Amino acid sequence: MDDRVPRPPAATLADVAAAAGVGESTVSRVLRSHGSFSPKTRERVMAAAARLGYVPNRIAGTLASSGSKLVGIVIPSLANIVFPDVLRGASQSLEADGYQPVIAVSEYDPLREEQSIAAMLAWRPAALMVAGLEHTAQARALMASSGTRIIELMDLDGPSIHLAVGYSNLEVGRASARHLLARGYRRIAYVGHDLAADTRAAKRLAGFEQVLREQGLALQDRETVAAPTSVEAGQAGLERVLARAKGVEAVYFSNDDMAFGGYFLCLSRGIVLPEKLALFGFNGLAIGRVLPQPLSTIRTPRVEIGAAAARLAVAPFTCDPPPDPRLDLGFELVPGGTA
Amino acid sequence: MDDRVPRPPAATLADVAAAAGVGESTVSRVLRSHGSFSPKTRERVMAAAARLGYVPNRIAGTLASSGSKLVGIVIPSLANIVFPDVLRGASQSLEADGYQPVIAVSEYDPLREEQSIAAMLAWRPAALMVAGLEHTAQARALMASSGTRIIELMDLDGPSIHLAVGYSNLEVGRASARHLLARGYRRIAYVGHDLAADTRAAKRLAGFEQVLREQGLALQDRETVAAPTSVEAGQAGLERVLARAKGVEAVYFSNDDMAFGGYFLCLSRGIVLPEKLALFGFNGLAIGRVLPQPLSTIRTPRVEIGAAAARLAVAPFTCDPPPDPRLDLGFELVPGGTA
DNA sequence: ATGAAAGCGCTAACAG
DNA sequence: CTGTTAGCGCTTTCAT
Repeated sequence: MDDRVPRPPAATLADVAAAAGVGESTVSRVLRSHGSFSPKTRERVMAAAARLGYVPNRIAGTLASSGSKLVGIVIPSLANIVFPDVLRGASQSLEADGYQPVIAVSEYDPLREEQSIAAMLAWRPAALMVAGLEHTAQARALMASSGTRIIELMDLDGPSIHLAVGYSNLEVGRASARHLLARGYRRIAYVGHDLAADTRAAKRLAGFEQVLREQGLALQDRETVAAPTSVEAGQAGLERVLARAKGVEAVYFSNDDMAFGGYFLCLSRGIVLPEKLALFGFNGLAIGRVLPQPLSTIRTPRVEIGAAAARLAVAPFTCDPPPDPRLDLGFELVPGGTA
Repeated sequence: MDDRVPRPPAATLADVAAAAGVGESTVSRVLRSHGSFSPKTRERVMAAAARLGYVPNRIAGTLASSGSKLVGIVIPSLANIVFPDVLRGASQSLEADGYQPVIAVSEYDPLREEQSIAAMLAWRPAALMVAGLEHTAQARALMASSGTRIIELMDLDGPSIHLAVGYSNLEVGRASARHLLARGYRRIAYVGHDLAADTRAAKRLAGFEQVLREQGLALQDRETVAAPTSVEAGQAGLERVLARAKGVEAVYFSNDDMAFGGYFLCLSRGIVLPEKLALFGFNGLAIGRVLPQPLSTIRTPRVEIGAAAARLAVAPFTCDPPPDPRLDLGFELVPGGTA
């Protein structure tokens, strides 16, 4: 913290070259192990670099080579473990290739997403990962014309700009409904969070209702809490459904967090699961597996999605017709014990 | 994905200048609303920029102005919600100031942390946030001599390089012990995850044992699962303690995730909380509050820590003696119902 | 195997 | 208020 003595400017590649008594381009070659140089020269350069505490300036490097090692990641939320999982997969895979993730969080706001995308693009990233397929027209235009590889995550139900990695939320909803129906539940309610912005949750619900309709059924009740997803919201939502709708046999939640809220409400009230009430979630979070009755849910390969996206982000496209623009990593229904 | 037609190179500031019929510096001034220009000129520049779909190149801008709007954030894990919370606070606050977070995850490996720090520094970030006060000697040297503002997070028990924001883990441990003692528990066990790398968990335990010792007591049993923190690990850990140590009255867990594992084990086995066994965690996660018996724990201001760190990261230091290098955001003991 | 020199796209004086 | 001119620190031809 002693800034009183103005610190000498950081060593540059030119300083290293001078100290090693070689040209700048030689230092550049040695430091990137690219091109040819004698072992002897290598020694001297490395020694000089170490001596000066040289840290290469990637900003300058990127500008000169017009090829950044930054990958932009725009996600809607960090409020539950879902996107951190995706981030984890991506960052792990990216790091292995010498890339760095730059992140932005849109809080499920399309406008903020658009601004984040614009901001990311200004860093000329090697690729841009963004959650979902729905974006403002402006954002789509920006991405489509940017020349940057765009990878859309966690949704396959719709057209993608370049590449999409994830699963079908519509199919998730359909599978969930089929499971509940197969278990004999007919009077089913839905408890979800604010759907306006979370288009993926909306698609799951759409798929769910589709299957019900196909069987001549309909949702018994439907509670949409005007708040972001949370255990509290799930609890409050179920509370309202129980107070209102009589004879509900099963509840489909917008995701596991919401379902946990419902689960603990049942526990507190002594509502026996799944006999008196069945619960079904989405995501397959770890905690659901250690509950006295494991939560019935659908597990998604979040870390794998992040990792796959990272691979696509840095992979050179060798083939002229690009690889299949859709990478379906699927999902797994976990029967559990609550439905 | 149609790359067959080689896309024209992205418009540059020079292109905009030419299109608007003004000089480059004028465009630069207008685009950054910095310096003076006539409203008329402004119009023409904005129009030209919009027409060309101009996206400024921050890489070039940074190199020219030697002031990056990137902030590096190096965290140990994304496996639970703790660091995503910090990230959320930081990204929110950073974004408001036009900064972008670049993240790296060390997986609690000091060497990977060191490499991540070096990689981040190469982007010449405005500031670097890093979790904890313990780093390799090399990493410390890198940070100390980088000329970059360093902000260490989530720990105040030890010397910081520049600034530290968080709370005292030692005090957290002490407060936890005092609480359990005050409630009359004497035969106390500890269930934790792999402590070798998680120095903050180790400090909490040290503080906890300190207080026990002051009362002439000692831990009744101590189970350290050789795995990262998780609900499963917490469950397995408590299982072993129960199988081994008889008469344990209370268990102190390394964190809430671990405690949840224990909680649900008790639920499954019909162990009445807190009469037959008391549980105490750390972090104050949301889920703990909706449990039939809210988890007794200590809540930490994670989002606030991220936000405060972001503010320090971008704040110009006006004062010569820098502000207090330690920002203690404290913690709050949540009595709950399990201890 | 190595060096010289020309940029990469922008910002920051400095003139006008 | 606006244009000209140097760089920022590196990579990349292109010679040698």
